[in-house]
Amino acid sequence: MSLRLHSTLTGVDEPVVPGPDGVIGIYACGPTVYSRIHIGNARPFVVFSVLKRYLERCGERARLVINITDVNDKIYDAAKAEGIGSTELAERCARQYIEDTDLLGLGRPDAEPKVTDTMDEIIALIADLVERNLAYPAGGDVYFRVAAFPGYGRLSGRNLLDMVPSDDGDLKDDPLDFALWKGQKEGEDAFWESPWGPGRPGWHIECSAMAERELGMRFSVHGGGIDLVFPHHENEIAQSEGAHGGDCFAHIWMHNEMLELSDSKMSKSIGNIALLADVVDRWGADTVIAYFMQSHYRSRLPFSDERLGDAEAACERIRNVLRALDRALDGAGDANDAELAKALVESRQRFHDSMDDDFGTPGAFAAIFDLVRAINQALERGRPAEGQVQEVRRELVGLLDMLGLGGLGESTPGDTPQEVLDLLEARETARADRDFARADALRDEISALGFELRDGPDGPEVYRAS
RNA sequence: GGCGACCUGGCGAAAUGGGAACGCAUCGGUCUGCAAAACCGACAUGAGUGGGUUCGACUCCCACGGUCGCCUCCA
Repeated sequence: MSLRLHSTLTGVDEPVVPGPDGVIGIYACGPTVYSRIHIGNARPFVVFSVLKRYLERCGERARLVINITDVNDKIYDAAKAEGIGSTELAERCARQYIEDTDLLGLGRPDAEPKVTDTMDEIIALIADLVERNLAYPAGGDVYFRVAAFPGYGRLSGRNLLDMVPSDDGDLKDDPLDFALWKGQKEGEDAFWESPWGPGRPGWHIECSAMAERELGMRFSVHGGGIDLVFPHHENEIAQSEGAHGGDCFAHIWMHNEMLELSDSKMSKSIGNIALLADVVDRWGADTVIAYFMQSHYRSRLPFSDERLGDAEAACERIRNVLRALDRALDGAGDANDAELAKALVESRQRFHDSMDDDFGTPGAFAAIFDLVRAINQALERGRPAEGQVQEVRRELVGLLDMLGLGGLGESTPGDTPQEVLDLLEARETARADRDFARADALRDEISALGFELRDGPDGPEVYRAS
């Protein structure tokens, strides 16, 4: 595998190395389920799903784990506000999360563990840390002793002395310490028994427990949004490496940048952010995936109608070239186009070079568009041989599929309604009579039915507008 | 206050110590009855600003300006 990824831990690109079992283990922090996920939450889901897909298409074995955090303060609060049990709310939101991300058509991760299904492992891990004197019970809580873990701050590049501690836990020995276990508080309706009394896990411990259970200790990539670097991932390292000793957790720490939800209509404080389901409903899965893939995962990405519109136009250009290839199959020539063959090799090479260089999806996209132009140019020159047309189509769709955009290559449902076919025929009659006013009116009618009409050298064609 | 990131054409966005990709938009042209699609051509003599290193910098270094993220539960 020649893929290298930028690691937050070292600040440089590191080669992705499979584990001893030959599998590239990837753990990405998933959502806390207390509401529908928004378009920003979808970015890591898309990035890590496509990362796994790319590795597999390159012949690697990969295992992707994205957890679901279903125990959290926010869940208690949201459930209370809605007047339902927090377990009920979390279960409903977890189901909705699955449904919403399914809309993207990127498949499911190999495992999607929940905190509530990992309670034994979590409690055992905390007990282990207490045993090693890296953690201590206080009241009904258990805290991690930050000062006792030497590497603390390495991931986020901060110095303990620089930190401004917030004094929220009165029971802590040190304000920098963080909770591993929280004793049950008044009004918290979901809780678990533990050696320290009833309560629930702190925020970070569940990922340490789930990652180890699903992938073992030394897996390839651990990721999530860049806002999780501190404290979440810093604390994960402290917990996991503290419990096992030494530098033994994830190899590469991979973090995606945030979406910019600058549009005033989408302020978090107002609470009317764009839900993933709504965005997919409006623009379609391909456009949403293209929107993410056209920017590098470590760049901030503005969210706006204009950007989504650009992505849609890009998808349409690809659909157009695929249609042109399908058309070229009829009456194909008998000679290969040498320039097209060359462009195919170059595009494939450039695609992989860019992807292998820190998952450079924008450059990969550019390689695809270079190929698109080369195809259009070749078809402009003449009709290549059928075998070449099919090869080029297969290769193009293959590249798209590596970006999660294989859906663009699925042939559009060919069942044009009879109504449209009738209108088309009437229009052809009008055109033959040179009654262009009537012909244009009929074209408008076809358009109103959701079909796009294009006159080509071999006669008119209609497509379902996408 | 501390730590860190970023600043490339109208918009978005890459690569790179020595010709500034790609997508969208715009303007010409070809094709078409027209349109659409496609193709051809034009579109940053310049990369926030000012210095420095270098034969040569958008690319490395410094300063300033601006935008932004994190600093205990936000992907």
